[in-house]
Amino acid sequence: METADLKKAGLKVTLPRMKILEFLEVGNHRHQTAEDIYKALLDAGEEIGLATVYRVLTQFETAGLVNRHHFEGGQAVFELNQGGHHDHMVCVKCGRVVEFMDQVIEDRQKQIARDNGFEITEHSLILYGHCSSPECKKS
Amino acid sequence: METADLKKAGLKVTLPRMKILEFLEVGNHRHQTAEDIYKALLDAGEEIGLATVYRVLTQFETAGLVNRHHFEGGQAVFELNQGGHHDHMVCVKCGRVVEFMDQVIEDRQKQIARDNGFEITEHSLILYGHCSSPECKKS
DNA sequence: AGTAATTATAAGAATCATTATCATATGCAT
DNA sequence: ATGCATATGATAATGATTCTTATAATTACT
Repeated sequence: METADLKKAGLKVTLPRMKILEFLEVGNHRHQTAEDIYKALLDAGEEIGLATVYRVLTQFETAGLVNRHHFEGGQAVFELNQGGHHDHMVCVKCGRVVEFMDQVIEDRQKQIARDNGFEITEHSLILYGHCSSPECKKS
Repeated sequence: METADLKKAGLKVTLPRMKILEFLEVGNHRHQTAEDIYKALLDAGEEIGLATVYRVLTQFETAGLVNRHHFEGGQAVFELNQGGHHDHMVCVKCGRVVEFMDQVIEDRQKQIARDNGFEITEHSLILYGHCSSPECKKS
């Protein structure tokens, strides 16, 4: 199933690519930085280079297999593209990320673009704040 | 007027700070990168260092005098804070930036945050696409 | 299966934006 | 005017990401 995705994207099936795909497919491995992935694979005993992780992620992005997001704080995060578009809410204290989708906002964006003669190709909406965990709530 | 703003922010009134503020106050000098500002001032015959531009911009941001935004493409852009919050629409072809504010979106964002137990401190909404100029329209 | 041709890899160097360091210069209260 | 805290400019350092290159792995072709 994974190998088919790679081939369909015109990418050779190699060990690093498989490992990265497998890692991203784990449920709680969303919004990982390239370095997260790199370290996790190293810890798992894989022999992989950080440059390879970046290269592969960029290829996956081009192929539409993953999405890249720039949250605050320098490093980009990557997530498996599982179809539905969504935006993000990030807790600046604990780093928790909530995905959401709101049709009202989506529609307004389209309308605003139309009003200004823009044709939108993509958009980025990120809400930053404190989440409801006791630790993050104070302040 | 400008010097008062600086003093109010607890910043000494120095030549570099004045020059940067003056530059940002020019109507069409919105959404400038630190390097834009640096080069413009150099061209204007000022003697200034890039590090100073970054340092001063960060101080201005802390003081609430300017806002910093991370559009796609690495460099952050800065704009004078003239009160009203707004979001951005960026033409990926020509780089034109349109500012907009939509109360419906703002309200939905608050509601979504509330529904998820988040308390929003800030947000970033950027629409990317092609603007209506003939050059950018095709494709 | 076996080999050639192609493409991918790892390691480290290079790049880009930004920040830190530090010696010198400047603004400001006295 | 004068002294001192703070700001500056030049350059080095940093962090994230991309490029380079020699080697290795994968696919295509017999």
